Amino acid sequence: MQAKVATALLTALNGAKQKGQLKTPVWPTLSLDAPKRPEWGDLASTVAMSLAASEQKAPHDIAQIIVDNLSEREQLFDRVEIVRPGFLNLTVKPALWQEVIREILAQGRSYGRTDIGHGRRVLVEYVSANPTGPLHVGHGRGAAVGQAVGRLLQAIGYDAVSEYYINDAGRQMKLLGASVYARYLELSGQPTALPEDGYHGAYVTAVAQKIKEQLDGVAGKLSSEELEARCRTLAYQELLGHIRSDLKTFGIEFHSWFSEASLLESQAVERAFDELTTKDLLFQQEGAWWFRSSVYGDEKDRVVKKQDGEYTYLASDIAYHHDKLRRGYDLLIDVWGADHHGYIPRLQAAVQAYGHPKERLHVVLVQLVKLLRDGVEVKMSKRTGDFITMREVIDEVGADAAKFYFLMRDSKTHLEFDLELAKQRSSDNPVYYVQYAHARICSLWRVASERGIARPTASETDLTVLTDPDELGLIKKLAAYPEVLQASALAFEPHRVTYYLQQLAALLHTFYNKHRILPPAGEPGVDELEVAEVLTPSRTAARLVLMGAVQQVIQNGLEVLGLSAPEQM
RNA sequence: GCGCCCGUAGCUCAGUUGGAUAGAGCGCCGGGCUUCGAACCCGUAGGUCGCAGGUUCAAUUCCUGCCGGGCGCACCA
Repeated sequence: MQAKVATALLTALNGAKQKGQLKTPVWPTLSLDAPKRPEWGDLASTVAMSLAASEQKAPHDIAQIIVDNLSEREQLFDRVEIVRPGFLNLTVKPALWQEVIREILAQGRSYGRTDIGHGRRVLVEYVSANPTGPLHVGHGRGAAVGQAVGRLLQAIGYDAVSEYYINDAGRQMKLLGASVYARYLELSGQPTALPEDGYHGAYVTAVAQKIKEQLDGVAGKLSSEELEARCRTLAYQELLGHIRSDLKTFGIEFHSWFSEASLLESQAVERAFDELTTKDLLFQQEGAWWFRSSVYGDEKDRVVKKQDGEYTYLASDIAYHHDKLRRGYDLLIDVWGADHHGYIPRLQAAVQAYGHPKERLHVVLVQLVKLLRDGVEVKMSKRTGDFITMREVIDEVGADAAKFYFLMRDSKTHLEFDLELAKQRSSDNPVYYVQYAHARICSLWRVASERGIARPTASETDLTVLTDPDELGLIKKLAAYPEVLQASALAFEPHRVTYYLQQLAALLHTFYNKHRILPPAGEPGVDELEVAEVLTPSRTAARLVLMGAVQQVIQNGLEVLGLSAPEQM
């Protein structure tokens, strides 16, 4: 609808220019907003005001010129008004709005989807937590955001896939192995102190216990070094297995899992560095090797190979992103905790070093989740192992509710998440508000069929009876969905869809409370006289079709966020 | 000290490339189920959009400077 009206305005502008009434060489982008107040029409344009400077005319006069040049005015609009400074307020003919319903139902699950991505390939990397412990709430938010960003991009025509980068090399893995080994010895009757900076969580003991059972019988034949190595690999497998299953419970599956260790084994770091050396972007100083990231705007150069010969974390990250670029993606999206934001320039420097624009890597930052229980903050410390896991949150409040909460706010702002609120008073949870709207419509189909009312199809139903402001309001909201979806995807901001769904659900609930859709079950009696509006069969049919469209859009929106659309609750 | 993010109703937060009288949820108060699902709806109250300048016909939105909060500034990951 927006597009249709925008085209009409553009045609009018060009017509005016041909007649010499307007002279601005390039039109500004036509913004068509749904105004805040109903008396301002369905769609409002500010184009006349933004042209005032370049035309050297009063906005009101420019608006008048546009209106005079609107060729399809009678077919498109009921009312065209010019207000005060130069607002152009357009009231679209109800028939055009009613067409939107047919469009939605004809397109079904693909309503709202576009192809502006032109199939460009995108890799969304998210979570990527070290397999040194269970996922915590912060990872949950990252997972929800990453999945939603990927799905949003798919919805607007990008070929988006997801990847989990496993940090299975380096110090943290060694520390994990040592920690598990210490617990293992303890369980075997040899109390051993945990290594300094080791992992204290109860899960370490649990893993040690499991390993002890597995090694029962063969342990005596292994040296302590071998035992520790076994602890490390088994703990890694065990914990990565937990991560996978936790994510699966959360409804998230990755297209691929990429191992840092495999990167090191395959000499990928050396290959990535060769290319940098060729470009003179690598140099040795004070016994270490540095990446000349400052030439790409990083505040200083960065060490990639330490004096002791070990690679830094940045080294494998450069190699990893080098690998991603070599795989031919047009866009790389990394979802990171906001505390890593200082890392962006050096990685974008790497992207540029390999001959790509820095925009090819986009980092979506996800702020911390402040976990509350009954309004009191739950303190978390990974060091002491005292934290609430993602699994616990899902078990407590459910996957859909948790996801919805994570996607309710702009990911770069702090999020408060009250467990008791989300659990005990689950009926107040916004996700149920949206899902309930969907379930209510589904219930309508059940009742309709019980009463022998067939579900009408859009094509053979007369929709012109849908003229009530509440009906048109609902339709206008449905018509706005494609734009919301597109803006949300392009900004990498899933919360816009979450917010939209709440607004749509609110309109549905209001409508549902205020208007009847199906005729009463019993005999049509005196009560009918008391009903404010007459419910004719044609009105019932048209409203059922409208409800079908609402259901479709809610379903599409929930799906793109990775949420379920239950038929009953 | 430098850099990034945030500051909007009592609380948690939206506010779409600058637009008209700034919104929602929760909470408070008061209403609404014999009829399609009350996990819902309707109404009242609640604001110096952190502060001060600047750009503009128009600033919550853009720019500058302050104030307040968070996070970064490793040969850690």
